[in-house]
Amino acid sequence: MDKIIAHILVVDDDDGIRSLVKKYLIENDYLVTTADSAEDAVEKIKIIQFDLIILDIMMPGKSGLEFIKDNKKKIITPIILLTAKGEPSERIEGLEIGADDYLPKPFEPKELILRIENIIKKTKLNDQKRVIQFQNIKIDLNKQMIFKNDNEYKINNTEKKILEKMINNPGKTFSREDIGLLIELDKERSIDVIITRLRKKIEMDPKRPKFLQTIRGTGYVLWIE
Amino acid sequence: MDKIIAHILVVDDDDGIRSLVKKYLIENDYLVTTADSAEDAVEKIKIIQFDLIILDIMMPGKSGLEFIKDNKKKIITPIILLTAKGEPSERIEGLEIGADDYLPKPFEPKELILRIENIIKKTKLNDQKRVIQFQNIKIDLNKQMIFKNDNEYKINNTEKKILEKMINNPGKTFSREDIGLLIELDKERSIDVIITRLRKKIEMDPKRPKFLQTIRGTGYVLWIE
DNA sequence: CGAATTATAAAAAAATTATTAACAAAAAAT
DNA sequence: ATTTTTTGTTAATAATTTTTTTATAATTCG
Repeated sequence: MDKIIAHILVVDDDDGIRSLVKKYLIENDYLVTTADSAEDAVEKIKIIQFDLIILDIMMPGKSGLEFIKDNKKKIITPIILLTAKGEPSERIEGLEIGADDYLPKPFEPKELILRIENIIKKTKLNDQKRVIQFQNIKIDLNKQMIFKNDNEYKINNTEKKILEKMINNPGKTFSREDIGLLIELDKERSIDVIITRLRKKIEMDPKRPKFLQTIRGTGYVLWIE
Repeated sequence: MDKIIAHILVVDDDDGIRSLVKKYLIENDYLVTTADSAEDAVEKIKIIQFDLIILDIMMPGKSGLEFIKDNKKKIITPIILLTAKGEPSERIEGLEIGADDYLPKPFEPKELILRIENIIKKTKLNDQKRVIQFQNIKIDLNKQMIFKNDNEYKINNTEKKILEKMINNPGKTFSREDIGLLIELDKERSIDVIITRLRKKIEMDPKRPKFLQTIRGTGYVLWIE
């Protein structure tokens, strides 16, 4: 399974800290881009969709707090603030304004990594399977595609939601009601049809489903290997 | 930040200028290859992927302008034109045709280096992609041009912003809202129209988009490889 | 077997996206 | 200052995709 490598933007005017943090992060298998000012960061986020921003609060020019204020409408990316020691008011303001966490300098590398992992987990980026393969079938939720032998099929949002849930809970049976809640749909017969269509895409022999099976009277289950 | 060692091709029929430029460049830590004619340059670019081409406009045989015309669909590399003094029409034509900058002869070595650095910064640096090529399509954000087979299209600022983002996040789906934030535009229907227009430029068959695809209910994604 | 449940196909309906053309506003050119 | 070109907006219509319905078949299990 493909691990998603989070892309992190490190914003700090201090060369030493910037490269140190970059080094830590790279050692921990993150993809890192740096910016040496808020202005620089603004340019970079225009172009790259980061998974996390680590932001120094005190910088010449625009401060970290100003950066957040100016961009919070546009940014969905979580932010970890680096604050100077003993500046509780700024920390609080940062969190109020939209930062997701803060870390007072100086900090232990391990602590930084911990907080990053924590946030990444929260944003659900990492703990979910997005690509799985069994036999000759590959389901790629990121691409919203299924590859079966030499065929490829698009999967729509409804199908994606169902597969997402089932892939991350293999062997668990979902009632039609469960599925209906998931995809915001309360017509039970419609779910039959959706399952039928899904089977055409993921089963070698859709009439004799091996993976997406029916549990009569209960619901459906994804059964992989 | 690490300095990138750029590989530069110098194309000039004049031995003196060629070796002089080469000397300057080597002193400034560039890697240099020379060609004494457009024909020679054509052979060299077949073999080596340069980071920059410095091209004399006036040469016996094929001229610099002809070289660009003949190769612009294929070449990703930025070009600096060397023009004879006081030939503004040729300069303008050069820029129109696809050069990235020009420098009138005679020039100060320092000025050449400055322009080189400027271009290198714009292109290679930043780990941002500015020029990409796939199949018969080339997108050049610096020149704001798209080359498709024998056609070429200008891209405006809006289109550029969208492509910039997507090129640097290939495979990532952007909602209309994302795109709207990016280009400061909140009319969702307008985005449809903009996408349609973009597809006319970058798709071989705009009615059946292969690259700029719709993820129904979610948004759009650029799919290249 | 027979009743209940599930499967399937095809058609209809609904929702979303695509396309075109016409227009207005802004920008660029003359 | 006027004209031309470009760009975003809107609206009307078409095309596509997805959901729902309907009708019928197939399956399961007491």
